[in-house]
Amino acid sequence: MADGRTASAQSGENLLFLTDEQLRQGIEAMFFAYRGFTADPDRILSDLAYGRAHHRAVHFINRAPGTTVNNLLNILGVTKQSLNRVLRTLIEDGLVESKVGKVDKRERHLFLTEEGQALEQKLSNAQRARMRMAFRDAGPEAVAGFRTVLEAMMDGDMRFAYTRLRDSGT
Amino acid sequence: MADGRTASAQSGENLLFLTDEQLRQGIEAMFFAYRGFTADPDRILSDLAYGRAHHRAVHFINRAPGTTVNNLLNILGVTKQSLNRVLRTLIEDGLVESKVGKVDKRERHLFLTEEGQALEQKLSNAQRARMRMAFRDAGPEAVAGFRTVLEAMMDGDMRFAYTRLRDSGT
DNA sequence: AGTATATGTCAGTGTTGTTGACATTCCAAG
DNA sequence: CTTGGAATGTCAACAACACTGACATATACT
Repeated sequence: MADGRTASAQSGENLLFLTDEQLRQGIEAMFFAYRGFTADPDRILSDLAYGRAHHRAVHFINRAPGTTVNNLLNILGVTKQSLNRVLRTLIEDGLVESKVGKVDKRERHLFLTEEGQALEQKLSNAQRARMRMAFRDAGPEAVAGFRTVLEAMMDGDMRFAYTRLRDSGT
Repeated sequence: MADGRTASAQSGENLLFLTDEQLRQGIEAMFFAYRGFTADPDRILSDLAYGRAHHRAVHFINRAPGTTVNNLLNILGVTKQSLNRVLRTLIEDGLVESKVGKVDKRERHLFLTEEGQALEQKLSNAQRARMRMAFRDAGPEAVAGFRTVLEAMMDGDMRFAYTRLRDSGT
């Protein structure tokens, strides 16, 4: 470890990609790339009175219309108080509609209004444009690797939420 | 676009990996993976009086010892007021040392103390452990693709900062 | 001497997250 | 039918971290 390599020259396989130096580069790549990942939506949101939390809520409500507050809570991984503040403003501003559940009237099912869908489109178009450019530049094999590593980096709960969403694809 | 595909069956090449559905999955993968990426350091930091901003500062000071405040500002992409608040507590707590520059006495060069290095190790060991596991599970080809896509996702300034750090590797 | 740069600091504000406490509504088990 | 618990919403307080704007200081460059 003092030489900056935790694993190398083992079992005939080349494990140089697991050196501390390679891991550090991966960590810094994640840090810088995430900034790029959020930069475009952040720019749009700063003009409005919204932030990243509003973007996330709108994204996942659009992704799974009619989802309950509790479900959204699990996906976003925040407290209900934090989510509630965001949802309240979105509902007040007419971007999100909250409908009382039919089978269980305690539950509130969340939907985007037309105005909410318009904002979601605006935000996700910007984010997709950057992702599309990155994917195109990198090519399909790199994209497959990208996805594989990201999935391996998730916590169990997150991976479950992710795959559940992924496999319910349109 | 109404069918969820912006590009497909073009120029003899298979561009199915650029559909809106694939891009959406990439976006959600980034979101969930970044949570996993920061989860372990966040747990450690929550016990101390520090947050993610302190982690970032300590990381990059360790990465480039003697760096100036201005340089760190560019790397982190925050305001000097925000960084100064973090640096002040780290210096007060004896984790970071600030030395007046020799050639330019306006500049302050930043170094980690032994205590600061200990915290950096603790944090980066946790983060590297997860990254190592993800890399090992995914394999070298996937890791290469992961890096390629992340680099393509960065803004120009960030990519410059990233490659400059990367190419100054130990 | 005058301008520009690097840094630090103070005051105010906004978004997002946290805990803790409490009310309401409603399903379900006893 | 009553009671316990689950789902949701609300209020209050607080902390972390970002922002803007203004200003001070020391130093460097021209």
